[in-house]
Amino acid sequence: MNEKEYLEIYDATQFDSPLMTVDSVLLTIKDNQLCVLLAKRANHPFIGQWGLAGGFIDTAKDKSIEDCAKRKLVEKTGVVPSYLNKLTVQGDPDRDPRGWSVSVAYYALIAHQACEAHIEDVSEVEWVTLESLASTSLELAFDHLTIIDKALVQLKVDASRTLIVAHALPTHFTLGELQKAHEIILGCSIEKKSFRRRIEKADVLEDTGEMSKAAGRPAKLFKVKSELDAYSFRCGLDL
Amino acid sequence: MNEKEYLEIYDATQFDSPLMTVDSVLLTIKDNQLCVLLAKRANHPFIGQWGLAGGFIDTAKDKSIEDCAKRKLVEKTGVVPSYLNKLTVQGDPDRDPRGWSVSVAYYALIAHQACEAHIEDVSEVEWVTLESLASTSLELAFDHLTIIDKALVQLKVDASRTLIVAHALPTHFTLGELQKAHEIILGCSIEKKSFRRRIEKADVLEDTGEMSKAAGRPAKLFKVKSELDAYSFRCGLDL
DNA sequence: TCAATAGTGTCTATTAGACACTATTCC
DNA sequence: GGAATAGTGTCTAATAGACACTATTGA
Repeated sequence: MNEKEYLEIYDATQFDSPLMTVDSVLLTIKDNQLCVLLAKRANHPFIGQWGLAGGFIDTAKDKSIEDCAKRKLVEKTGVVPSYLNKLTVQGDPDRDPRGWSVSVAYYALIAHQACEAHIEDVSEVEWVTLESLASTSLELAFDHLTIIDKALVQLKVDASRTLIVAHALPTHFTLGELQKAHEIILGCSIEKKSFRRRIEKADVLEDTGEMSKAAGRPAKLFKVKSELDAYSFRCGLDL
Repeated sequence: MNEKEYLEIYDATQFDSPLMTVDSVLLTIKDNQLCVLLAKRANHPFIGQWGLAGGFIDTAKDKSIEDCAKRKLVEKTGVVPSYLNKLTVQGDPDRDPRGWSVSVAYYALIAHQACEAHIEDVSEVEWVTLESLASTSLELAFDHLTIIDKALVQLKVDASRTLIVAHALPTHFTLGELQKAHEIILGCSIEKKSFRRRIEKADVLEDTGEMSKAAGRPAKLFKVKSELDAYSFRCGLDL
């Protein structure tokens, strides 16, 4: 039998394969708090419980796994997030009552202002602060709480090595706002001068020429350069 | 309809879901060269071509995705690798001629001595140097070459921030051997004193009390402590 | 003795943190 | 002027790289 003949008689449904979903942890900074986007499940299983934005790959529409993640996020928020990255994959026989199941998880950042209108329209989608998620005993669908925990760990790592946190802010932001966002995510205060030195060295922010208008002295407004996503502060051995 | 009723009538086969495979990039240092384990495919598609160790999840045997990766590696090498970690997931409609397919990829390290006997027994499994893989136009099955490239990038990152490279060496090794392994992987020479300072600070190696017997002054033989896998050199902001 | 490799001592340049200082706005 | 926040200057301690040095083996 050659490959062509093999492919003609190949029937995927005859093999017992795991279910596969794509789930995204969309995070933002809102009212000086880190928040995650949760959706109330409209279908079984875990109907009526809160869970991550996600679902099955549509083999007709999706051209990649990331496409699927984006499609699901657009359904919930109306927009493609400014930052989206692979987070993890987890799978076992018990995480889904329907059987052996795999979740490919992404984590994403966005300015909450970018999707405020859409989220207010849709009653079953909400920003939930991580503080309240940790303190209340809100039961999430599947192992979505585990996935959120992994996203928080990854976000902390990224916040201390890169400037991607900027994606959780509006397009124009001050260095003070960016520093505050890092402090919220890392859970500790950062020395102002050190922070600004790092930003200057990274050279991934662009001065918009505009100024903020808040209490105190106006601050320069910056926006991210496209190089930002690829930038990482020097770590480990010098190469 | 309640959840129980839903689950009773649920039939996964009625939905069009992607194929899913688990593939591992097993790396080692052999004869001062970085090598990857390749297997000659015994089945369609890409029959007779070389590819990564991998295959489908067995929903009856595997209790996790990592279990599946280990099972496939044990088939090829006879042993569970000393280091195994998630690498990436990639999926699209075209990477497999059978249809929309997802590969969950792991990367793994082992001392080649640990599986030498088994590999010599099995004719269709071989260590291939990355040098020869890059220079010859050996066509690998699926997008396995892309996955190997990602593993190499990840390995370089890890080699410069952690000491997991020790897992690619025999259980007992000298600091000189470990440094040489890092130099091979990173493709540059490392300053001896800096390297040793880092190792001392990390405190993840244990002096075995034994000494090496090679040319020149004998060197202390070390082995990894269990803390090694979790250790990372300080990077980014101090927390 | 020398070749070879292991292992150490120490100078220097860079850098993160600390913190005080100046600058600019609104009231 | 004072409160508030933006932004800078500069000292210090820690550290990575550089490199010369000593140590221990076998031939």
